Amino acid sequence: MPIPANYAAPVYLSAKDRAFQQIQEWIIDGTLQPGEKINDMELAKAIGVSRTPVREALQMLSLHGFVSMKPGVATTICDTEPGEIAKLFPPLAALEGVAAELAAPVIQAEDLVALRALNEEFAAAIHSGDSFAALKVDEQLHDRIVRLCDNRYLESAIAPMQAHVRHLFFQQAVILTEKSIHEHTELIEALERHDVDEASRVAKSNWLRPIQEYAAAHPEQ
Amino acid sequence: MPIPANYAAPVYLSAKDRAFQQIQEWIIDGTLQPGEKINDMELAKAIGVSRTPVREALQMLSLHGFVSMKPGVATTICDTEPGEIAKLFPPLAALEGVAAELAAPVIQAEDLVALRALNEEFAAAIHSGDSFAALKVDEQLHDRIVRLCDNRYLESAIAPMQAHVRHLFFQQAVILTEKSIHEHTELIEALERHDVDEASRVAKSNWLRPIQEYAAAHPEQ
DNA sequence: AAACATTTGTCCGTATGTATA
DNA sequence: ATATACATACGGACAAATGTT
Repeated sequence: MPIPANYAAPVYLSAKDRAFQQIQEWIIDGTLQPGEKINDMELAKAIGVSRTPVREALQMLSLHGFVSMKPGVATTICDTEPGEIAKLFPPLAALEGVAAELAAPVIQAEDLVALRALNEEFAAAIHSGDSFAALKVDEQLHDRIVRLCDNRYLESAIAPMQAHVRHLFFQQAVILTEKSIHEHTELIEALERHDVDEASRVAKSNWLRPIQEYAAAHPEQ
Repeated sequence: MPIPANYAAPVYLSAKDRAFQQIQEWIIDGTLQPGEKINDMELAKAIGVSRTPVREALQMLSLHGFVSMKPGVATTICDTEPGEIAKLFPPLAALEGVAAELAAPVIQAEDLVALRALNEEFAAAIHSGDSFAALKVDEQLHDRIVRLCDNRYLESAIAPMQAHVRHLFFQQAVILTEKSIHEHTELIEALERHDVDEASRVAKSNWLRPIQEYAAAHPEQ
């Protein structure tokens, strides 16, 4: 029997991982609101697992800054005002800058092809007004660059920050615009030239620009 | 009854936190060797808690890259060759650079006093050849700057990396030298002048220099 | 002030899954 | 290939701690 080319092996997730992904998704998309108190037994029933994996998932989310666990008191969803982009984006920009620096010398032709294809997808999503699709593709594009670095420290620092970006997106604090398409193009071209400094500069500004734009749109804060 | 001024409230740790700190310490100082298989029941007995908090602690350590958990197979201490500094330090340098940038505009006189005192301590430790004491003070100094930023994303990204620095130190891959004293002085002076760019530059080079030194001392890798 | 109710933290027994013989 | 042995993952019950009535 011929095996379909794009067959994705069904990934069997442990109960803990299912709980983690589901709860994180619920936090990010606003199903679980900031400040909301969490009842682990309730969540366990909703997800269809016991308290243990839910508890474990909550501890991970706590480490990533999505929930706050006060021993013996309560577990709550962390408050996240949209203004948080000013806190989140500088460290993220720095790390993405490093990623670009590390990727520039080692990038291969096939990576460039893939990045260009992703940027096409990204542009299409922006132009069709599907900003959620744009967000997901944007994440894939940056993630592809990060994985070129083969650096677990970088990856594990960026991953939770990316999740927070998605959270802020659902709070309408992050808006992806036309400008990002051009920035991606610039970044890809710098990577193609193995231009370390320029790649780093563009990657950083791609993440720092939204801070200015948000500040300009919300001068009261 | 007069309450002693420097009375430190005895911090009651949960079993999980005790387990986490103890196991991390054992990994860092080499009591638990890279590659070693972990038996949670054994650890639980040694620490004096049950398997659950040990399991939870191991999951956190897994998130931080200290242990590797293969579901249903084994939990092992991550292999960490000394050459890892070349992986760890670039992202850490970038984050410490951001920390310096964010701290420079908001730093207060009392912070500068504290930082100078810490650098004195650091110098004393270096000169007396107590490199372990130097490491601990170095950590405090950088941590003080990071906390000025009031940025949880930055803090939670840097914390596990700092733990890895200590791990590499115990593997004799990180050596603190006289040069660091001067770099700290430069950094403190830049912070005092609220010179964002210079503070960032010095902070980064303080972390990037050891990579060069390690590479020079181990040309075979 | 004391007892209560709720929620979290901990324990340990069992089942599932993997790697071996 | 099947069976066996092992370690981990999960579940549910208990205990401790907090805040409240």
